[in-house]
Amino acid sequence: MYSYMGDVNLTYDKQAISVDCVIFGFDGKSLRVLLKQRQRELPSGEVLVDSKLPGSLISDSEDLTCAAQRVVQTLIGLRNINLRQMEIFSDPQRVQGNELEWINKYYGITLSRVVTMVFFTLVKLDSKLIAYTERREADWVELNDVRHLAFDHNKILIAAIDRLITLFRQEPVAFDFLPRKFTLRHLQNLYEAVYDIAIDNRNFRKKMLSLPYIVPSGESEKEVSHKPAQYYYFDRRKYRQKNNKIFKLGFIY
Amino acid sequence: MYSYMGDVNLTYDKQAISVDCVIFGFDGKSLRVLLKQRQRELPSGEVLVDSKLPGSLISDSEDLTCAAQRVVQTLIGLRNINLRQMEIFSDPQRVQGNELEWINKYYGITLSRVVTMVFFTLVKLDSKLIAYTERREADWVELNDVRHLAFDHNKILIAAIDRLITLFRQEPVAFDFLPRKFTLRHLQNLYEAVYDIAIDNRNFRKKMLSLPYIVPSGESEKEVSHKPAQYYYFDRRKYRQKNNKIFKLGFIY
DNA sequence: ACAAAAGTGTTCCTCTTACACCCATGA
DNA sequence: TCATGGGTGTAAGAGGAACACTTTTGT
Repeated sequence: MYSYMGDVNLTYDKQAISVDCVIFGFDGKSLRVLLKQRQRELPSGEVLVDSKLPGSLISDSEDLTCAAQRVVQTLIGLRNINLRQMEIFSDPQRVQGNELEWINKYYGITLSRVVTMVFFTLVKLDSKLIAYTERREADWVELNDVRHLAFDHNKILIAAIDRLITLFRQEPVAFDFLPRKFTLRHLQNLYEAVYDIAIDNRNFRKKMLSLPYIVPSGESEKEVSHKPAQYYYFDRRKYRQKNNKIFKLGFIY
Repeated sequence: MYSYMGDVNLTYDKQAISVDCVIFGFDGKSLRVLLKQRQRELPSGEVLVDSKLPGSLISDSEDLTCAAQRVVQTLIGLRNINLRQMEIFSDPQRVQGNELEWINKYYGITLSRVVTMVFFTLVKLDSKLIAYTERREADWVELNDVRHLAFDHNKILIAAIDRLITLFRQEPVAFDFLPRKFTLRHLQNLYEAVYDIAIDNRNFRKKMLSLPYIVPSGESEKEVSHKPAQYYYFDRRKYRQKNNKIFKLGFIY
């Protein structure tokens, strides 16, 4: 038997699990995150508006991934979004005081602790999607413009950005941020936004054009007041065939 | 207000959170994982012995990380182990039937669902540590020798191995597996075990010796019946100074 | 002297970097 | 014709890959 069994204090009726979603979007120029507005009534009767990451408590019968899907779907109207798990935030004091009261009032229950699992995902922004989310009192905020968030959501967001950078170095997630057909300039803007650096465009194009899974579509931009750029697409099948699980000494740290 | 609020079914008294720990160890030759023996009495009265990943339900007041620390500390006797969060496994059906009964009997409670957060960590194996864990009915099993595990623990282990490989490409975690002073051969064996490949030893040594944070200690092996190898150590400070957050086009996928 | 593992150098080739100008389009 | 962003080539250097033999120690 486990010798530490006696230490475990079991009173599970006051603890809940929630999911929070960090939804990154890219509009061709800059990187944004989706924040939900929150109204909070102070004891004085004054109403404060601030922002939080979108999230929800989970149902008993619900997989956490389903809960996160539900949150995302409700806000941006898309099914089958590719969500990725991040950290769980489980400090017993992470939600307390006014913040805990807000949750209890909001859901009509009495909790003493909320543990939250964070998911994140990447979407392409267009004016239609932006309008859709704004009707739901959610805003796409540029990463540099994010101010104070509810709960420990600033901390969560910082962890998500870190995770995003890591992910970009492991997998071709960039294309989740872009429309199916994109220009190399959009792709470069995205890398520059994520890594926060400048990249030489000749070297960048050379690199991209050497990859067999970045394929010219034959179409070009229209009605732009400069030389129109070609559209490319990402060929997932070619990517899987070629580039899987290679080991190079260069990967050793 | 959240439009999906009505969907959430709130009965939190039958759901628990557990932690499971995937503890990888390296003995200089091969890669192992720590498994806990489990006794299970069948309705027939027969007693089955199988294996599971070490884990525990969590206390109300406990951070998940603390719970995982507790599990690890109890089994291997070391404090302040550097644990890393992995996925959460939250399928409502992941534990049911006999398996669920076993948990309820074991902890003396009545749960209908257990969600588990997985942590993993890396340790160096020596005969002292192996003896310590064996006294606690836990075994260091070679990865290739792992057979059927309790619950969904095979699935969890596979995910952990995948995570381990990814991590090796991102950070110098190798040194968490090795004693403070190690030979280049041990280091190479470790990379070969994790990636499951053969590496040319000349190229490997050249690469390692070019890294400023892999430093010869001046000492050598003793009492070996062949040419004694030099010991090296990993200089964490030098690593942090040099190698942080560089961007190269080669990282683009 | 032999077994066993440590340790060593060179060449080829690929990939990254640095760098500056012309091109196509709409206004 | 001009403003705007698209699109191009080359040379130098760094680093990875392939490859086989000598050295040191204990037995």
